[in-house]
Amino acid sequence: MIALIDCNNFYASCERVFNPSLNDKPVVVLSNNDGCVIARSNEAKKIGIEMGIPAFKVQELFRRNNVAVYSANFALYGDMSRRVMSILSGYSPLQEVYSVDECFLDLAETATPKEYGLRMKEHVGRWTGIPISVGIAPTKALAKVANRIAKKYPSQTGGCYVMDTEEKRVKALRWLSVEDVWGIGRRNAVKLQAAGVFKAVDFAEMSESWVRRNMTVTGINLQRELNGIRCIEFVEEEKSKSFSVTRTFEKEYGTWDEIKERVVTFTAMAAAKIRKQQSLCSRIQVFLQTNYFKDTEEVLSRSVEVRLPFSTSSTLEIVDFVVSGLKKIYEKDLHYKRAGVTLYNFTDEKHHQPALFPEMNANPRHKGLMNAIDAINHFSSSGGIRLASQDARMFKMHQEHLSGRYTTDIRDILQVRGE
DNA sequence: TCTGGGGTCCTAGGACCC
DNA sequence: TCTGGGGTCCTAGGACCC
Repeated sequence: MIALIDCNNFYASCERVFNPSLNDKPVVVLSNNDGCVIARSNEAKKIGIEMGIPAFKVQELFRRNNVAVYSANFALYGDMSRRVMSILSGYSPLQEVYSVDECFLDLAETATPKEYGLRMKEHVGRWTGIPISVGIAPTKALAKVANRIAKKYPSQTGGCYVMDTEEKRVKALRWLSVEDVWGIGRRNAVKLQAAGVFKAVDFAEMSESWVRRNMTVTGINLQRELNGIRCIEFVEEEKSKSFSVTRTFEKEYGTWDEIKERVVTFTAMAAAKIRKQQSLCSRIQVFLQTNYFKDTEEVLSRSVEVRLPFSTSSTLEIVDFVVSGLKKIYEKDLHYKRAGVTLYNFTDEKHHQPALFPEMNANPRHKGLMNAIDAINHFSSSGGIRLASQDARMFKMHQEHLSGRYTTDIRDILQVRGE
């Protein structure tokens, strides 16, 4: 059997751990720049705050219902995620961390899966304060379904649902709408509904040839999974194949210097990420986008790919290539609202084959410099070392409701006093 | 006034090779 | 009028996920 463990309303729950007075109250977490709602407690969902809705549209709703509003605190959420995953890893030799708040565990032949799942829930709750739901089933896709049932019916299931019979499988698939199946997105849902398929069970029973034709092998695998045949294997923790840093600006920017400063900052962040996993990159993508939402202006998005003549992880070298690409797509007199950098085409630092001539290789002297910068920045919570061309502040973000870095910054550790 | 960010996988079709 | 056949590699773009 396979378990899917999912943290309930993860970001909102993280805020609650460090502020228990929020329990039973509506809590929401906003995206960067306090733009839109990206997490909601159950109470917030109940009063009709939609996922992804722009914050300015629900200010009144916030006020009327006394909603606790938080700016995204990814340092805190990332650390809480590591703690939860670490506890859960003790429950199986095979764990796949699927996202910041979800993981699969291979439970093999656990005799009493229900008790096992409830024990996990109790353990994670007691050690981290984060509530989780557990779904257990023969395949990953069915474990997703089981998890949804556990979450939807907490009092009946105790937060853990085990799909261990054919009757339960069919009942669940009759209950689940096809657009809510893991792996069926908007586009495929429309196609399926047009073909008269509305419930997950209808999809599971469709002809393979239709699925193959319309949804490729991905669809076939998914369909088999829903029928109890394991097709989606556990993927080992591997290195990422690309890293992006993209941001929506807090206002529009137009001048070359402003744009360059920000894009260089994004590049430095992305380069630090690839060094951390000991990769070198040899391709870069840069994009710029004008403001979406002004009807007076057309949306303009331009991107460029830069192929490096060698593989490198040096911020200095990567920045040069990024700026050369940026020059090609930057246009004066436009109002930019978003930009980003993606690094990819990685090779392993250890197994990298250098070119014959030194001038076709990365500058080896940068390595020590980068190591030193990374080491200093690791211990600095106030920006650390940066390039002169970088943004003075790492971000210029609206973060009006930011909570503390309770677990990752010594200055924010909570003090507990006995009275 | 204000609308997130970061990933992966699959495929069609072009380029190129013998 | 007739104009091979098969293979690989690469990439842009679509679709999906949280």
